[in-house]
Amino acid sequence: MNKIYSLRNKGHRITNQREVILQNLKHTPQTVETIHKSLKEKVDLASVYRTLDLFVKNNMVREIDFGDGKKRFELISQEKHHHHAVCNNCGIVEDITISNEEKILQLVDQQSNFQIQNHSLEFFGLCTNCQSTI
Amino acid sequence: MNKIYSLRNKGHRITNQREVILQNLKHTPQTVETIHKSLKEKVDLASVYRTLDLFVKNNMVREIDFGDGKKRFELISQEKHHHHAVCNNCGIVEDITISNEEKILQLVDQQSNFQIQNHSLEFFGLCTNCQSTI
DNA sequence: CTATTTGCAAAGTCTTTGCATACCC
DNA sequence: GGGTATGCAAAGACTTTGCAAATAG
Repeated sequence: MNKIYSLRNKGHRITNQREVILQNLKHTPQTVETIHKSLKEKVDLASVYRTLDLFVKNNMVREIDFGDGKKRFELISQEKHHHHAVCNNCGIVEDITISNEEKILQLVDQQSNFQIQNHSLEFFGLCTNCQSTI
Repeated sequence: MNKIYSLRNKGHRITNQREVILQNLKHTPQTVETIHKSLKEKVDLASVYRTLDLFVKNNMVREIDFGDGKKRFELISQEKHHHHAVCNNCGIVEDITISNEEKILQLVDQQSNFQIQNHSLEFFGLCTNCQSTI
């Protein structure tokens, strides 16, 4: 029972385009461009945008931002809250979890006058491969 | 002795446009748009882009990214390493410092296979004002 | 003076939108 | 069949670039 079927309950349709885009997100976060390229013959760019939008609105996918001007989209699964390490050389993405993150956030909340609702934390560096290559 | 004069040593010129853009960054991070608007009559949009580029390349300004599709530019001064809390309602930005950040980063570094070079951490929520207004 | 910088306009990139056709249910 | 989704093309937002005129040093 794939999460794509949840769309149907909300009056959306299961199309081949939606299925292959969702498949494409299985392994690692993707940009619109990488998705479009790997599916070139099948899905129009505008449809990739519209589909990702739909997935985000339906909590199947979340948007992540590495500050390089391209949005990335990541499948929401049962994974724990996590962050990412992005390789500055090859772009590969590794998930990072921070132990004690709750406590750190509590401290920030106490220090600040803001009522904090969410946060974004990304790491940049070199993956194992690129460490030895460069 | 303003940091803008450091440009001169590198063969760049001190122009009125550069001075007013730098002034404009004194109080809080700005987008290209906010800078351009507040200086409408004086500086062309392309020059704002080029000037910020120059400032970034000369370590006078750093780029920060709140994931809303607009780049922000922040004056680099003698302030400590810090992060930001951004109000989801009015957009005001507050600086946040994390005590023990060094230790947390060390832990991440140990956990991960990446050789981490830098990171970005931003908080989003409601500022004091907007907490009471909404 | 003359090399750098600016403003203006054109072009580039990424994303969104309108509309007729195709397709899901 | 009827309404949703897609492809295509046009338009929008943001940013970059080319070039002649202006200007800092």
